[in-house]
Amino acid sequence: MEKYYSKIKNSPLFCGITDEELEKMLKCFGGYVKKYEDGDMIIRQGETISKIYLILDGEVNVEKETYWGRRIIIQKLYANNNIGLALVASKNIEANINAMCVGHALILILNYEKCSTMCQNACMHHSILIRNLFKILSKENIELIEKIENISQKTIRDKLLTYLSNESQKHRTNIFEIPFNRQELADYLNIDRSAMSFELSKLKSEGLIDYKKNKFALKVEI
Amino acid sequence: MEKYYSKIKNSPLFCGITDEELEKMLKCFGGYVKKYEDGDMIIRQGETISKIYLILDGEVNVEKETYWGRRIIIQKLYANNNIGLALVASKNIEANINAMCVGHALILILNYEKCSTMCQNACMHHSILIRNLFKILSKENIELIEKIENISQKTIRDKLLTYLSNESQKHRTNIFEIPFNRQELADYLNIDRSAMSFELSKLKSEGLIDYKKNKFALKVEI
DNA sequence: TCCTCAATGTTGTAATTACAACAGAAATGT
DNA sequence: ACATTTCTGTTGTAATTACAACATTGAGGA
Repeated sequence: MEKYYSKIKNSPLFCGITDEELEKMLKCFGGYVKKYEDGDMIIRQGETISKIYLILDGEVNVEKETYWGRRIIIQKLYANNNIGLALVASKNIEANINAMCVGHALILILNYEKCSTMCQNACMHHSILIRNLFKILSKENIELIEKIENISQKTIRDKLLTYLSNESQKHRTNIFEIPFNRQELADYLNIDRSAMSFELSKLKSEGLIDYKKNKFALKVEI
Repeated sequence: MEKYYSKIKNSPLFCGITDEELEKMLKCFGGYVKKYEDGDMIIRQGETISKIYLILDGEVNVEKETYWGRRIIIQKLYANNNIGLALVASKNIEANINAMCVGHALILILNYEKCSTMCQNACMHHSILIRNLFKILSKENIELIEKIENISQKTIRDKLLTYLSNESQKHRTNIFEIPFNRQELADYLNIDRSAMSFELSKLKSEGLIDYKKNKFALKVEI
C-alpha cells in the first residue's frame, strides 16, 4: 500500500491534503489497491456502486452495450480519473455503464459511505474530500458535454473535425496524440470504422489534417 | 424574496435545511431571484460562470450551436434543476453551452464563492450545501450518459425506441408525456424533424407505439 | 528472415438520412 | 368566425452511411 502513496497524493482527489493526513484518511476510508487485467470489468451495468474507484495507473473504457449488441465507448479514463463517480451519490440507482480495463491497471478503492459521513477525528478531511469530488465530477460533466458535441455533428467529416479540433484545443497544440485506436475512435464517435478510415484519408489528401497512427496534426483552424 | 421561500426550500439544493437556517443562508450566499422571458439567454457560450442558477419555475434549454449553425439541445431543465452547475467549480473554464429560457422562468441566483468557502456563522450549512451540490451534479451526469445512449443509436427508429423506452422507465409507466415538441425532440436526438415524424408514423402504424401530441404510449417492452 | 495476426485502408452496394417542398392540423389573435 | 401563423405529417430525391469483402501495412514471435 505504502508504495502507492506518491501516486495517490498527486491525484486531484487528495488535492490539498498533507502526507500525514493522507495515511489517516486512507485507513479511515477503508482504502485498498486492486490490480485489474485486460478485459476485466471494474463496474458492470446493473450493479449498485458504493465505492470510489480512483485509477492510479492504466486505462479504463467506460462503455455501454446497445440493445442490439453494438458497443458505445462513452469515455476513456486514465490515471487520476475516477470511475463511475456519479453513481455513488444515489444508492438506489443501478450503474448504467460498464467500466472495462484496457491492459493492466491499478485502482484505489475507497468506501464512499465512510468518506461522506462525518467522523470525530477527520472532520476537515471529509470536507476537503467532498469539495474535491465535486470538482472532479464537474470536470467529467464538461467532458460528457464535449462528447455530446462531438457525436452530434451531422457527418463523419464534421464529427472528425470537431473531435480533432477539440483535442487540439485541450492539448494547446496542433500536433497531438489521441488515446484511441481506429476501432475505438469509431465506437466513440458512433460511426463505422471503415467509413471513418476513408474520410480520414480524404481529409489527409485534401491537406486539412495529417496523421500517422495515433499522432495527428491539424493544418487549419476550424 | 420571501414569497419564493416555499419553492426554494423544497429544492434538492436545500434538502436537509430548516426554515430558519434557509433565511440565513440566502443572505449569506447573496441570493436573489431574477425573472427571465422566452428567448432570454441565462448563460452564454464563452462566459465564465461564478453563480449558481437554481430554476424555481419555468423551463430552460441547455443548447449548443455547431460551427455550421445547427442547434443541439443538450438537455431540458425545469424547476429544482440547476443550470451550468459543472461550470462553477473551475473558475478558468469558459461555458461550453448556452442556456436559453423557454417561456417565463424564475431563477434563484447564488454566489458560489460564498457558498463554497467557509464562514464562521454557517459552517454546517456550507457542508450540507456542498453535499447537495454533489448529489445534484451526479444526477445530471447520469442523465448526460443517458442522452449519449439515446443519440448513439444507429437509426432514427432505434433512437426513438431507446428514448421512449428510457422515458417510460423513468415515469414507471407505459403512458407518459414528453417535454419536447417535435422540432425540439429532433434537435435533442440529432435527427431531421421530418424524417423523425415519418418514422413515428410508421411505428404507430406498426402498433409499437401510440401518441397524440406530446402524450406517448409504448405498446411493447423493448 | 519469414510467418502470422491484428490493425488500418479501400471499394462497391444497399440502406438510411437530410433536405426541400408542400399539405394538413392545431393554436393564436383579432 | 375568420385569418394568420406555427406545428406536424408526407413524399421524392440527392447525399451520406453502414456493411461486407478484400487489400495493405506493421508489429511480434518463431
